[in-house]
Amino acid sequence: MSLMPLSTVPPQRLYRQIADQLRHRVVLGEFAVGARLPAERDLALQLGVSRPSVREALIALEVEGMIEVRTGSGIYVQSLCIPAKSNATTEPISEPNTPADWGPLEVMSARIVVEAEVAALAALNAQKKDLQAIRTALKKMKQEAARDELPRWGDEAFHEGIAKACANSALLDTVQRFWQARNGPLFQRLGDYFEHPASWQAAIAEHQVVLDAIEARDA
Amino acid sequence: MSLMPLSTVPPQRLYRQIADQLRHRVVLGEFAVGARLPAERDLALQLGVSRPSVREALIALEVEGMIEVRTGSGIYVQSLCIPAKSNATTEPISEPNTPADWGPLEVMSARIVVEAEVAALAALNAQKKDLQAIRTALKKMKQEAARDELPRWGDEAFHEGIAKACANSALLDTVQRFWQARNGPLFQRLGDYFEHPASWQAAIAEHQVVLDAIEARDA
DNA sequence: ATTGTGCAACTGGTCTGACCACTTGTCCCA
DNA sequence: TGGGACAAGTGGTCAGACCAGTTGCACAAT
Repeated sequence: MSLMPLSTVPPQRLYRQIADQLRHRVVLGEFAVGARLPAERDLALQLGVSRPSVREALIALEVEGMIEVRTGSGIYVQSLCIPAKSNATTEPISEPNTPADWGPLEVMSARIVVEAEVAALAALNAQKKDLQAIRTALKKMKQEAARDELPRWGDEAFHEGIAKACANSALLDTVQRFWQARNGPLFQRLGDYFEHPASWQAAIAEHQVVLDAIEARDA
Repeated sequence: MSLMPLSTVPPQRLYRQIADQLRHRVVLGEFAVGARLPAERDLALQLGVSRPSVREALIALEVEGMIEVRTGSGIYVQSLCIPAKSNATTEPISEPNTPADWGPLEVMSARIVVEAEVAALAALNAQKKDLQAIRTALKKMKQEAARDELPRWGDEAFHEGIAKACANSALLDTVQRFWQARNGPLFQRLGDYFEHPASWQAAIAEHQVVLDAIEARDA
């Protein structure tokens, strides 16, 4: 099979080249917003690549939010977004309010009151595997902090573990939504201000206290 | 004509399920930052899916910045965590549930712990107009009950008024989501069992106590 | 002629199995 | 002891197949 028009050897993964090319064709107006792209099989034919490669590129574009794939119907252009790094947080479409709309201080305040109760419930209901998960999360957080990294994964895993331990999917989802808010742009800036190694250590110490209390079944 | 949305939600695309599962396994500490994940073929075997599906999931995670794929070497967990979530159009949340999935008893339990705190916050922060809205809601609830109606609107307005009074959009949204869950089918059946005129009167009396406390700024 | 229905083509979703290119670790030989 | 060739393991890509959902159109019933 003849390869698509590339200059030399492909230094990059095929799906990235395909995604880049499709992105350009959309940005340059070949496909309007809302228009349907050619079928996967046709794209593969046009570009001289296999369908799996086209699919991988489409998935990348879908994760980026540039296209929408409708089963049995086709592939549709969602919206223009600045290529590469400068992502696009284009979400003014949600009707009520989304976690992204919450103010950082509001979320902090909400977490304080809710997670205190969640931890209390967890102390009463936690199963063995829940405790193990929480312990692992705290250890992971310590490791991250020890490497001078932002202990974000461990922190999230810790709180998620506690939320799961209280065996209440409504509360679990609520806590997860609070965490989602951290991905908002307002939080990114505040993070630089509030989060530093010293605060991590304080957080870890506090988490340790919480874990001990839960293990002792002390609400 | 009526394209009746079937009660059974069409299953999410495979690559998203796989990506969600892998994301959680990383977040929950199964794989440390910098560690190598199992080979694509092994993952496919573990998860009971084909390699192309695993590859699609890995590409999604790669675009999100969570993993790095090195040709001929393996898949490695990235430490960077600044992936500003570009997809706000397709799926509202990565994996959690919707209010419709919550169990009625779970929601009741969650409301007890959350709304108690919300009321306490409201007592501290309530403005004049908030108090007026809560008073009006309680009056409306009494009127509905007096007509032997289900005092649902007044009840909802009462709780929403309190949530608004604490001036925290995150908590307000959370409480509203709890109320949304009442629209689910499970709740409809339970409602017939739990709600009757006597329980309304008890609820009204309790609400009156809460209102008095808030007006007295007594958390 | 209008309306409703059912079929068939089209489209994405997934699987199987194969082959290639690159990386990495090892083992043998100079 | 050092260096180079080899082999195993891994991701990269491809081909073709089958399934399931969507859509439009032709045909039948009214």
